[in-house]
Amino acid sequence: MQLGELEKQVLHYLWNAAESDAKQVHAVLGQSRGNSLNTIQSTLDRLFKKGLLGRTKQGHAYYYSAKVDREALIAKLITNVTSDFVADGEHSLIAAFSSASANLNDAQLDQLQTLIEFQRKLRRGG
Amino acid sequence: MQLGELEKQVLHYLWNAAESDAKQVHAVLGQSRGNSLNTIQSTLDRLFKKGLLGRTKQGHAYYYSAKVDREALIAKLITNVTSDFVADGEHSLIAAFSSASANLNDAQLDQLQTLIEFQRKLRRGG
DNA sequence: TAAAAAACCGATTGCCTGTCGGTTTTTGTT
DNA sequence: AACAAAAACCGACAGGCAATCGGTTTTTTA
Repeated sequence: MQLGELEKQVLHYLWNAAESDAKQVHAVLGQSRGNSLNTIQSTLDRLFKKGLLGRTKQGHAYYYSAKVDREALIAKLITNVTSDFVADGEHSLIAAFSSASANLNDAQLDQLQTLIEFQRKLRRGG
Repeated sequence: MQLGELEKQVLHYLWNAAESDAKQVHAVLGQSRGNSLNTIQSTLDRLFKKGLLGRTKQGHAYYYSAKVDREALIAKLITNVTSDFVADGEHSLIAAFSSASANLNDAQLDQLQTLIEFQRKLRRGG
């Protein structure tokens, strides 16, 4: 799944805003980019069809909200883009980590360690 | 940078084979896919222009070899696809991990832990 | 120098995002 | 119910990229 520039901007917007209709998104993004309301509408619809946004009809218009949060999207994108390069049984994130671990600084290594500890604690029933 | 299906297959091939010319790649991949030799040539050329393959002329033909290994490519793809979603100083892998950690089984958690230890050891000068 | 091999060029198809105009449907109001 | 406004929906086109090759030019080699 490929995300275009406008699609990314819409996602960013919806991660930081309350659920919005096309008009509202257009007021913020479309205005500055010079897009028509229709363009924004199409984009919202495409993101909806991709399963990245949810929507409910409130009053007259659809109100859209992000269905995946930023972290989940990142995880999803990583899986998509790497899955053809990882073997069965291998988790793409782990493969990715072994590729990129050298690019993490010490603090980030600590952070990851902490996340692992936390996950282990959860499983022990903590 | 988007990779098509054939491009991925060619990369896979070149990670496991000695440097090859278009003819050789075609003999293995093109044959089974029903591609013409030209198609393979174009694909090799595209990958070369993307910087993923290197090539040298030996005798009559170009001989191609992977310029990036699997891990490096994975890292590169991850950076590409996530860079618009991560803040400065943040690393996409950590963001991804925080959303995907629940999907890792205990063994994978151990594996990750081991990788971290290894990375730390490297830094201590081990 | 001519035949063979390979590279190179250009064109077409198919898919996806961006972009909207125009039409239909829905909604809300007299 | 009738109508106007708002929004959704449909269809079309442009631009970019991978896949695909036919055909032509260049290079190699016998």
